Amino acid sequence: MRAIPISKLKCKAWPPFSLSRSCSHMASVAEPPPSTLVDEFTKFCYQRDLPRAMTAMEAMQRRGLWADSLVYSELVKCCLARRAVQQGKLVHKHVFSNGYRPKTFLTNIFINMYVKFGLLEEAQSLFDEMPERNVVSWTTMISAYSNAKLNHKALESLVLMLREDAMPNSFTYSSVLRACDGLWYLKQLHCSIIKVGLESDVFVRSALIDVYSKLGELHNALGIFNEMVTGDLVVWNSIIGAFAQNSDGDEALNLFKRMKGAGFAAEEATLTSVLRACTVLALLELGRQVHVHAVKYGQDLILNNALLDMYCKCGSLEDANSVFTRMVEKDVISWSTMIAGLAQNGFSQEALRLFEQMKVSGTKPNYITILGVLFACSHAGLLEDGWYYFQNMKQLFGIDPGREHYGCVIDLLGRAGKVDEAARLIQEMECEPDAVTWRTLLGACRVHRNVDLAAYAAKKILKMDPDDAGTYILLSNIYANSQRWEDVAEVRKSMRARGVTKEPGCSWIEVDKQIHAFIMGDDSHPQIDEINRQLSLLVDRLMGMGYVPDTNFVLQDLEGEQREVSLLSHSEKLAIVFGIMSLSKGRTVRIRKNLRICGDCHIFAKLVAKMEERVIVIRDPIRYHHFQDGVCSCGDYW
DNA sequence: CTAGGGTTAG
Repeated sequence: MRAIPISKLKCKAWPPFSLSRSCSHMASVAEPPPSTLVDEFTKFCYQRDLPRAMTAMEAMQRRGLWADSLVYSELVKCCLARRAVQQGKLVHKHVFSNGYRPKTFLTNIFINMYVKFGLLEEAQSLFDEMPERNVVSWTTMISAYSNAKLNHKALESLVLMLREDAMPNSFTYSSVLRACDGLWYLKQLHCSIIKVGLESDVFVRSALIDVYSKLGELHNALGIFNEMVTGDLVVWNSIIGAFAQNSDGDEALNLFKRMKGAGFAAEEATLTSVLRACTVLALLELGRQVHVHAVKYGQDLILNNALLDMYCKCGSLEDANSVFTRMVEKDVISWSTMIAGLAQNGFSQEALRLFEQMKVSGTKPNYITILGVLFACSHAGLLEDGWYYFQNMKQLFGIDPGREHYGCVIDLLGRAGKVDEAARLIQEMECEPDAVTWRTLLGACRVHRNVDLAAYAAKKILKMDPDDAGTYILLSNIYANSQRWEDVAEVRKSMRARGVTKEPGCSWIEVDKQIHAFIMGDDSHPQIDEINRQLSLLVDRLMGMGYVPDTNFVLQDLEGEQREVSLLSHSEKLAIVFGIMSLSKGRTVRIRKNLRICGDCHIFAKLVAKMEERVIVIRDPIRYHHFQDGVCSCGDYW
């Protein structure tokens, strides 16, 4: 056998081996000569032909041959692309056999491979045992920790890396930033980033924007965004997402406009955030326009889920349904969104039917799915089913009931009139009841006029959240409903004493791509006079049908007729009248408001819906009200 | 060889 020069073999000089020795005893084996073996292996790697490359590699292994690091890295890429975990491990074993320790470069590739396969422990042990770690080694591990939400380990690694004199780069910072779960850490990191001059890196910038926004620091996020000189689509997506996720739909949409003006084309992540902004603002028509653009990315799961949610939250279940049925791929979120959406909009039976379908489909329900199911039961008054799911959720679905689940069951019991049982359930809760829990009970007390329990619940809420205007108002209304005027006065007094002010009621309605806002005590709407005139005409006709304004919901110190006049200024009434005036006959009037709907407006909407033969949808911060033919989908419980 | 943006409840 002829000795072949190593340089021609594309073999690294490591591990040191002698070709003549490794080949001599294999002369009888019917395998091609080493040069062909390595060449073939190389070829298969570059062709991404994993099965053949693996066979070639095994043949090489029998001859003690190794290839170039770059070739191995190609092979690993191939394993990663095919998620071939076992093959990846074989390659690792091959390269690391005979006690050879590859260079940092190649080791990093294997660390990265294990990380991508989700085998963090294997990655960790390789990392721990490697003799020399560079920035890439550290960054790979930090990124893995951040992804695994091992925030503490990610931050700790940054410190350790600095101690080893490895200089973090923009890769490192953008990875470690995602592990910042406290403002204090973030500020520290931000300072270091400025110091090393990496603040203007687009990756670092988008990570900074994102983390500030996740910590609710929108002001800082916007500041970092505005300092940007050369744009990048992801940075735009980050800032739009920041506002959308923090419920500032207006600003998100503004930024979206600016982005288009700057010449960037929206893609999946952008549209997802824009849809969320529409969801927040209940802008169905704008959402529909976004849908048209989203069709281009037809099978993007996240985008479709966002579409689903937008249609549900805007109260158009027909649209949501058609998106849902057209979706090829559905995940837990798709099902949960649809179930909760149906339930919230009053289609409880459909929600429960969908849940059955979901179980058949093989998608495992999660914490949030069960919330939707319980909500549906509560809404439909299915006390037994709801209680059954609640009692058995751990056993059936492996999910421990959390605060929110208790909340649904309190609601369920409350709706069924079992207010005392609801109160007892709170005492038995495994997790600490919070203000929301008590508020749910307070809501039940309002409907069933259980004044004493209401006072107790309100006291609990105000202990945790002393400036919660909603609680004062709810309590005041409950007292007013029972004609307990002294208590009403007492509540108002303590409210004043604490300086708690009621946020002005505000209703929004979308007409002709314009958002019209009606704010309590604000008459700046250009058509306000006409609206008021139509409103009083409408009220006269309604009173002819037997409508009696329920002045119990008036909070100010007013007398007689003044009280009724004050009711007329409720923003949702103005929005309803404006909607009827502006939207052609037969079109649904959709309104979003910032406060819970009051009892008088609720009755008003029911009657108007009947008299004008209109569907009116009002979304308050908690519940959906579909008024049609004199009834409301909430079943008069909210 | 290492990095950034999007979806369900509250």
